[in-house]
Amino acid sequence: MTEKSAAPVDNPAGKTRTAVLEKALELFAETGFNGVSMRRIAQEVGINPATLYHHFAHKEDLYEQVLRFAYAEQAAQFSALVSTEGTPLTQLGEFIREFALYIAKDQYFFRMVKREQLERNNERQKILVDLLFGKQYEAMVRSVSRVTQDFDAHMLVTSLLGLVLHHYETRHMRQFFAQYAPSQDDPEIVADHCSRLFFFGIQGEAATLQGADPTTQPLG
Amino acid sequence: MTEKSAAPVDNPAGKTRTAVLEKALELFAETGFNGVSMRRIAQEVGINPATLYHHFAHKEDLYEQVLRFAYAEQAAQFSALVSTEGTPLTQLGEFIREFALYIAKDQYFFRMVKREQLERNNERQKILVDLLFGKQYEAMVRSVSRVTQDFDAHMLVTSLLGLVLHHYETRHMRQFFAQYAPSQDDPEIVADHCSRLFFFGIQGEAATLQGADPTTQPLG
DNA sequence: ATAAACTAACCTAACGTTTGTTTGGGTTAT
DNA sequence: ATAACCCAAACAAACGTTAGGTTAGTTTAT
Repeated sequence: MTEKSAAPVDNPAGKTRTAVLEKALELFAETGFNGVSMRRIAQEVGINPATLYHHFAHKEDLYEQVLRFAYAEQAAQFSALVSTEGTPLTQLGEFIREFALYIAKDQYFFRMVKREQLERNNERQKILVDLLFGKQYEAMVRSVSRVTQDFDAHMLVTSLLGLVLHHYETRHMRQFFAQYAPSQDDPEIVADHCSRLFFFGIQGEAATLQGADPTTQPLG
Repeated sequence: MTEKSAAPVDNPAGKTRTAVLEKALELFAETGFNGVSMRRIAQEVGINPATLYHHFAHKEDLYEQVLRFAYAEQAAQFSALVSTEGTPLTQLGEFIREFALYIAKDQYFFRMVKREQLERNNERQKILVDLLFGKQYEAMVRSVSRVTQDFDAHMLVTSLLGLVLHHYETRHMRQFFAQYAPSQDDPEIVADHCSRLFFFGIQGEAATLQGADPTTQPLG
């Protein structure tokens, strides 16, 4: 009868649990594991702190479940990034574009991944690879292997991802650089830029125009 | 006379202060701002927690001074990365190599930078740019502008840095990938790989060998 | 059909610990 | 003696977590 607290009552099939995971993902991504308290999470969800311990054993457990929740949420879209149509080259070009669009609209997931990279927890990094990146990565290795044998495929995939990702990761910092222009954050433009660089390099198009000597370098 | 605690006594010209900054840098880089307590820092330095407040106003102040300390420590070596000899092209090649070697041996500095990127604190990111990356970045923009006009110089610099950095940032995660080999962490090999990709792209060398069609792509 | 037992979800209140920080006093060099 | 340096002890607040109780819906026994 007493209509005291916010929103108890109804919980059809883990509604509260999902609400917690969603809000916790947001908060953990924003300020990290130690930057968020259980009380804060409970408060923002609108439940009592003690209730968290009905759904999760402890804070670390909640964090890990948030990771798995976030991974599962992305896994489907993520594996769809590698199309099966077209030549290996068009596949790669399409991937670069899809990838750039994908991470541009992402809010929390990639910040969690980045935090995990920083933390260097082997166990969690393995989860990340097994649950999320493993298949995608192997598909990419196959893709690039079909296009060129002049590079280590593993390194080439790492390079390609870094190429695209760094535009996103430095987004907030780049605004303070002299040559910054907002268009440089446009995922379509980023994708186009990265594609050209990845496929041709700065010499592929430029050398023919300038006749600059690309040698005298320890490149081979 | 009383030889009670660890290492008090002598402190010629901010010796304790420097010791705190060094240890705090290590700890902050390892576990982040919220992952380290003032007590922990004091304990590892071998002083009393209260002493920290003689040298620093509060924790946030300590953290900012750690940042400036870390930046100042790197700024000199960092600006030396852009050599003034050789053609613009050899300059860039040399930079890639020096940069790869540089971040490979770094322990704490780049993790701090990465944490700052995650935190998205505008004020601090500006400090980072002004104190550290600004000049270096502009020099690089000039360098790449001299080599090619087919790319947005700002984006090209971002790409180049991401290209190299990502090999370092994913170092701990990549061990779980199928195609991983320890040689892929060797900075010399990373530098060589990145140089080739940056200068020629995957088609610059490969296309002539395979005759693959690089078109049917929205690259131009 | 209805009462009893069970259960999952949530709460209030508090536990003990750790947090950032302060106070107030002491030591050492100038 | 003045200033810089450092410490032991304590502060209030916030922390993760737990014990115990209330509710409401479901199952079981009669």
